[in-house]
Amino acid sequence: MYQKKTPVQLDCGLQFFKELLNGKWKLMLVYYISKNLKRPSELQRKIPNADRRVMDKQLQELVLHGFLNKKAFDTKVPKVEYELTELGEKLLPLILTIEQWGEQNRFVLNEALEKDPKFINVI
Amino acid sequence: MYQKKTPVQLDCGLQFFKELLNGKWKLMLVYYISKNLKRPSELQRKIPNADRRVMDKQLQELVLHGFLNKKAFDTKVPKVEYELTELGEKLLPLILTIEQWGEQNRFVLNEALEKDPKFINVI
DNA sequence: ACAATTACGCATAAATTTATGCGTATCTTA
DNA sequence: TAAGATACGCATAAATTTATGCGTAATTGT
Repeated sequence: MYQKKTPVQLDCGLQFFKELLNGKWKLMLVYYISKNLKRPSELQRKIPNADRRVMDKQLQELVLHGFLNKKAFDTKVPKVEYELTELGEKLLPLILTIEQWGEQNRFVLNEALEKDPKFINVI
Repeated sequence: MYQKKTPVQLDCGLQFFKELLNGKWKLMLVYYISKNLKRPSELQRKIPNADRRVMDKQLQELVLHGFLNKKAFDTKVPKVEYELTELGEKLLPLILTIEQWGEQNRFVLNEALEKDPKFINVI
């Protein structure tokens, strides 16, 4: 398994967020789970661009870090559901704030991206 | 210069945040600049763990993306100051929310990190 | 029977971000 | 006049995160 090599700094609250929620789909996963899309397959359909294996690893980390609970039902056809923990719930205000910020400034932010040559051909 | 290869998805507001503010020190930089630490050397002293060249690139990107303005004074000893743009100001509520979340949950978040074998030896 | 669905995971490659070695230049202070 | 501060930047290495190839298993629908 992969091991971090660079020391982590946690003097500032912002850094916890970075260390724990940096994953490409993590905030979106928590968001959709809070909207009652609990099963991996549902999340998969909702976020088709997220590769299953990547999404999976991020869900695992969210569980490990205590933002989600995973319930595995031992039914004939395997069934899994995720739900927010208390810590996960506390994340929602952040997610909503960020989401709203993004939507409210969509136009300007899009221009910002377009100014950046790094993004040509990928937007 | 580096060019992105993987297409960017922008259906959701969260993704703008990710694309534009993912840098290791970006939020912290905006935060401290809002606190009136405007000069590179001041920021450097405030965040000694951030390498100058890394911090520099992140400042450049924040300027390019329209979160900061850079004022270069043509004095004998070179002098530079950054200030928040309107777009940068709009970031502050997010940053404060995230920062507070981190501080208020510091204990639990720290435990979360310690549960993760990936972090042993680096916290 | 055969395709589709549900779920999980290892190993490795590719992409992306951070870190560092090495340099430039001007001016102030001891 | 040497050390220290101010600021900037290229090239390359290292670290970290994402993406993908290849597989396993059980059950349902056609």
